[in-house]
Amino acid sequence: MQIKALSQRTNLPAKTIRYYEEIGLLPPPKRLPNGYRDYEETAVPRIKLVAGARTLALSLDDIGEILALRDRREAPCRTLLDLLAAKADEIQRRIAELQQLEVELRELHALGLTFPTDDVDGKHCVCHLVSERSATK
Amino acid sequence: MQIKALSQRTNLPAKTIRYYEEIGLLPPPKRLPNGYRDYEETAVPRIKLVAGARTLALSLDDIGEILALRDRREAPCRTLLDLLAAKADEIQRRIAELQQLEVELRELHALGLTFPTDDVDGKHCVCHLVSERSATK
DNA sequence: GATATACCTTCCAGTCGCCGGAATGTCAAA
DNA sequence: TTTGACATTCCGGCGACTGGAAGGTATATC
Repeated sequence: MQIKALSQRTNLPAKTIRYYEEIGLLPPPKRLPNGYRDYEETAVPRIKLVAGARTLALSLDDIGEILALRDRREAPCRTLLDLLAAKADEIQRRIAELQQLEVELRELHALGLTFPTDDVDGKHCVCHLVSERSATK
Repeated sequence: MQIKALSQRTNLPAKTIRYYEEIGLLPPPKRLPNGYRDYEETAVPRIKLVAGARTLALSLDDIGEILALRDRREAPCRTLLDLLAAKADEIQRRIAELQQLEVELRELHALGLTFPTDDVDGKHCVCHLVSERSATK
């Protein structure tokens, strides 16, 4: 199977597949006489695992750890579950940050609307609202 | 004022200040006879504006636009307000994505807990839950 | 005078997960 | 024979920095 076929079956760009190989997530495949990569069937589930984990926002490093366990015939389930939980917590924290940020943006926007919009550098320029943040935070 | 003093007054690392200069956000300051950067007072509010805008997750490109308007003595308030609103919307979308992702992570984790954790490659390995995502999504 | 320290300078490389493009090679069909 | 669709490697860029190397400078202390 050439890279294009693998790309279509896994829904990942060929570029990405080569990249995964480069960083060691995928073993270098055999080569055809002309130098083209020639993949075996086993490459498909491996890439699907990577792609599936990526949709869960796991890092390639984390995914590498999972794959390494499997390659050593050790069960990665425990590790994977831990990663999922840790990632969920991380996402939760990130959401809280973003929610806070959104509130600040909306408030600042509302406040800014009460200011003249032709002020270049006066105290009632929105810029001042923004500048002062760095002093107070 | 040397870079360290400016760094302390703006609460930004000296590295970052040099970087902002490099990408054109800050004008190159005068130099002392020994080659050290020598900043004027005006550098302080400028950097504070940048830092304040960064805390609002505006990109350096966006900030550059604001600064460019000010440098041309045009009022950047309108543009800044628009940016704040656009950013708030963007953050809102991002939050929705992350919330969805968190739900999926929690669900997958809960489901995975019902699986044996010593399965290397069977159908009841958590990996399969993850792999199949790429096929369905 | 020697040394320690706390600054400063420039430049290079790395982060993360790719993507775009150049230059080149290979193969099958019209 | 020429076109088109594949393939290869390598380089550079994205964003917003950060770390570190290798070196220069200014001040204080011994």
